[in-house]
Amino acid sequence: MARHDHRLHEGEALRDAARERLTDQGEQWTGMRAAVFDALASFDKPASAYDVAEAASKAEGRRIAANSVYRILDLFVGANLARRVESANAYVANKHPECLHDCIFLICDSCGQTVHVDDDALSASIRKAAAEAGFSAPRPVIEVRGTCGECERSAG
Amino acid sequence: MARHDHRLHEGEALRDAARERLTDQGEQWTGMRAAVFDALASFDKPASAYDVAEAASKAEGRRIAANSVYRILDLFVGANLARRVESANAYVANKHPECLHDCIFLICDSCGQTVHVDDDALSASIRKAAAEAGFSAPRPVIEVRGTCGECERSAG
DNA sequence: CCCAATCGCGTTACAATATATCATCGGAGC
DNA sequence: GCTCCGATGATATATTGTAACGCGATTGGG
Ligand SMILES: [Zn+2]
Ligand SMILES: [Zn+2]
Ligand SMILES: [Zn+2]
Ligand SMILES: [Zn+2]
Repeated sequence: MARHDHRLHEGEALRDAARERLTDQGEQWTGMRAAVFDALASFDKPASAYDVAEAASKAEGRRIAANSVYRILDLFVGANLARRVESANAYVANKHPECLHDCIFLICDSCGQTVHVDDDALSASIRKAAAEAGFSAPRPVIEVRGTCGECERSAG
Repeated sequence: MARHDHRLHEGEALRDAARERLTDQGEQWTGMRAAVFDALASFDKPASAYDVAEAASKAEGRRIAANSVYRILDLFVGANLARRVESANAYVANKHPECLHDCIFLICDSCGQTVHVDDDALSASIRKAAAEAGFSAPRPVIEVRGTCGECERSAG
């Protein structure tokens, strides 16, 4: 695997990186998609499609149906602009859409904060286990539910 | 970690192992719980709570509400009699309820068949990654979506 | 025996998440 | 203009998951 920059984007830069990635895939970067991406990126923890729909509606000053948000989030996940957190039925913006990782999410059951870890060696061994069982086109889902350090301290 | 037998139970033996495990935990093995366990174990792939409710209803000849099934499945998951497959919103019976593993599920997107793998070394490194990020009481969720060998061959 | 407490379960209602279907709209190509 | 097609709107429906409350059986103390 080639080395890569692994830069994490924020704000405007993240939006630009997402737009570039999506258009590179041959998809359109529409106003609607920009609005959904901004709404998703505005959360600091995984957000449900309905949360995103509400935030986008507020930002746009008009009702945006959850329906449309689902469509766009699916597109984003397919294009690596966003990730789905399966164990939370929620989505997060991908801070480095230009590079592909099997990412690992650590999700705090208490506060919902989610830490994103990339460990290519670890995910490689999971893919290897899948391959040995005859599975092809593997897409690993690696998540850890637990309690974050902050909640652990405050709750005792 | 002590060595253990790692025996996979089936049919009557599985049911007995589940009952023993649950009662060892100080919980009751009621007729209702037995019915739900049997219904769950009758599936050869992950089943939703509603699927289990329907199967149990059929087997018992009376309506069993999904509500009750959820309560019992939660209890089962807590007692290691069953596992939740997060990426499928579904449950599977645990074939060896007496030993604790962070299990890995390989789920075929085409046919739904699910393979269960235990790799203690692999899960240990995931727990380690979580611990390094300050997470406590980690409960790993390791699933791989893909295509099983059989579907791969038949679909080309 | 009577009472209070607990537990398992029934029942109903409801909330949250996700998909299906068809209409509409606007741009690209002809 | 006309047609095709992708994006979105609108509505309905399906699926998954919780909340709230009550009932009956069991248990343990008086
Ligand atoms: Zn990277
Ligand atoms: Zn926390
Ligand atoms: Zn074992
Ligand atoms: Zn398959």
